[in-house]
This record gives sequence, structure tokens and C-alpha cells, in this order.
Amino acid sequence: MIVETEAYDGPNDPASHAATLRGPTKRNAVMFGPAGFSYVYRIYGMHWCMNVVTGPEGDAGAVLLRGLHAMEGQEVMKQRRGCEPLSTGPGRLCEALGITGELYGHDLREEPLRLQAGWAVAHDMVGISTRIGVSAAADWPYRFYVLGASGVSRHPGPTKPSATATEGSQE
DNA sequence: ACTCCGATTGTT
DNA sequence: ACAATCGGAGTA
Repeated sequence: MIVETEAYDGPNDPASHAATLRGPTKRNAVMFGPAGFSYVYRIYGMHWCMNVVTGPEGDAGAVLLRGLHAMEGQEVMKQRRGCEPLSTGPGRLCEALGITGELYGHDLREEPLRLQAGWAVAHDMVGISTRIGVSAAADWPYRFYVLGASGVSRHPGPTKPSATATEGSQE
């Protein structure tokens, strides 16, 4: 169950891998395609991160998967990870699920990796904060997470005091 | 061809 | 606070 995500709004978003580019590159090409496909990329030369492409074709929107609450398969996940936590954070999440670059552009309606509808989450259970690890558009409140859920990388929000962004404390 | 640095994680 | 580690993107 996905409990933490971050939104990236393509060319409109300075923090997106599709920002400021005239068009698709080899890496971000899948984001310009239809929704429901996976955008997997390598970060810091060692970790994989996965996005779900969103929006109509040509929009290059994507949602980064940052936190997962395992409901089953913990044993396999633990075997892949080798240690805890299992799927807290985008890199760990991919390692726990065995997601690699081979799944770039994968149709998430098909095996071996499918995205299925979960349960509605009440508004007062959704925390909002700035995105983690991004320097551009650092004040955009595009991170969403389930309050108190296990699998969320960080509950408080931004490390910096800023607090200009909407926090999960209210609403 | 060359340099810079990142949507991270784990250790010091 | 800092290292690990490498390919994408920008510059020459």
C-alpha cells in the first residue's frame, strides 16, 4: 500500500526531470507518454527510483513512489533488502520490490508489476509538505503522505524551519 | 571530451 | 557531517 508520494509537473516544474527541456530525452521520454507507465531512473549511481506517469499524453507528469506499507511478502522484501527498514524511501522501496531499470516504460496494468486501486484516504489523514531532496522549487508542497502510517520516510516534513508550506498538522 | 551533481542511503 | 558511485545534461 503506497503511503507516501511526490508530484512532479513536467516542464512546468523546475524540479522535474522533464523541466526546461524542449522535449523528451532518452531518460525522460516515457513521462511524455500516456499515464499508467513506469518511469524508473538511477540516482547517485546506486539506487533506483520509480515514478508512475500521470496526465494526458504530452504532459510529462509523474508521481514518485516514496513510501510503501507492506501488507504481504515481507519475507521476500527482507531477503532483497537484507535489513530494515523494508520500503521506506524511494530507493529502499525499489530494492524491496526488485524494481530496476528493466521496468522502465513498463505498463503498470501488466505483470510483473501492477498498480491497483487501494482505499480512499480521508483528507485529515493526508499530510502535505515540501519535497525531499530537491533544490529547485523547494517550497512547492507537492509531497503527500498518510499521517502516522508505517512506511512514510519522514512525518514532520521539511528539515528547514520554513513552514511556509502547508503542513499536515491542520486541515 | 569534460565537468558537475543529483527526486538517496548508510556510516562516522 | 560525509562517503559511495555513475550516467545524464550542460558546456567547450
